Amino acid sequence: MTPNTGVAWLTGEEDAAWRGWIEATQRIAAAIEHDLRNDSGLTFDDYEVLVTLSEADGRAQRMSELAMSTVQSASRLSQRIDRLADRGLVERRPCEEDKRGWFAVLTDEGLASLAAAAPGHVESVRRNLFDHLSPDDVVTLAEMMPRLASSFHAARAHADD
Amino acid sequence: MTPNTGVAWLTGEEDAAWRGWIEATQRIAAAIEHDLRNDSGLTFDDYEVLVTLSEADGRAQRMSELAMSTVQSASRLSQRIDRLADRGLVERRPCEEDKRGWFAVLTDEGLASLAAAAPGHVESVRRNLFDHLSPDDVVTLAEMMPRLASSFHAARAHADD
DNA sequence: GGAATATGATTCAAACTTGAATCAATCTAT
DNA sequence: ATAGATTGATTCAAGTTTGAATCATATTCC
Repeated sequence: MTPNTGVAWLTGEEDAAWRGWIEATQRIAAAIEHDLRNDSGLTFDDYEVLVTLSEADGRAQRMSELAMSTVQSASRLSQRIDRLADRGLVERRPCEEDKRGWFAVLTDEGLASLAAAAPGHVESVRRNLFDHLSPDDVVTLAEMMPRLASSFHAARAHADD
Repeated sequence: MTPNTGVAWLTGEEDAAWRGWIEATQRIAAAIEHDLRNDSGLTFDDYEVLVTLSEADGRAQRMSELAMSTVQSASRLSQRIDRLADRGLVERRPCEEDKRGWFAVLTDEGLASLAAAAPGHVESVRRNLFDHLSPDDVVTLAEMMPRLASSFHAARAHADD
């Protein structure tokens, strides 16, 4: 695993960080997703869509914006909204300002589903993540993770450099 | 997002850490997966299977063990091994000690694919993750992430407490 | 030693994701 | 104004993941 290719290979510390990252992020995501599905019938991506809409102005957001904030492709979001709409948790509303555009809108029923799912989900996030972190760890992550996420926002801005 | 349900809701710091965690882990995983698929035709899960086998005794591992070390369900691994075997990158070998069991074995061709993919993949991991971390951050993650991952190993051991 | 149970692995159908193709509306530059 | 390019969103087919069901072999315990 350390061939001579001219690439700057990972150091021992980086390798430990990276392998730990992979395993921790995968196991935590899987455990939380599993809990959420069983307790509420929502996938984690469903939940994120509902939370994002619940916090948006008028409980509505344009499809393209929603796809960016929930980190999924336009196609994936479009089909997810199809399914959530079939279940009555969201609705589509055309955009008057730009006739190509659509809003996804959280319904009362969608908000109720979110409210019903939230306590169990928070408990699961605690049990799977925060119960294993010290207060200092939390401070560290609250600075580091948004910083890592924002590197992608910056990248997008000068994509054509 | 902070209803009165008797649940210990997330503090401001925890909320920032959790939202950052979600976005950073998703974006980093998506970017690295995308790079790997384009550069090598392997998915990230394919790559993990090949790396794990390359480091195993005799380049072989039992299906159940491989499923655990690569964090995927038995069914998902079985179908992944089908596809990797179709492409000649792994083989199945029956287990003599336990006639129910099977080994997945990395082929020479599989090892060659892994070696071809590795430099580009490492570069992608650097660009998407380590380039945005200080040496201290790396030390922190190298301790924290394996600790979080290991909480699941412990959980498994006293699953029947 | 044989019935009951547990384990290792695969198969199946339904649900989901992917990326390319499509389609309509808007912007740009003549 | 209008051709050409771009943008917002959906659709389509192929590939992937899910969890339950299945099947064969092993283990347990009377």
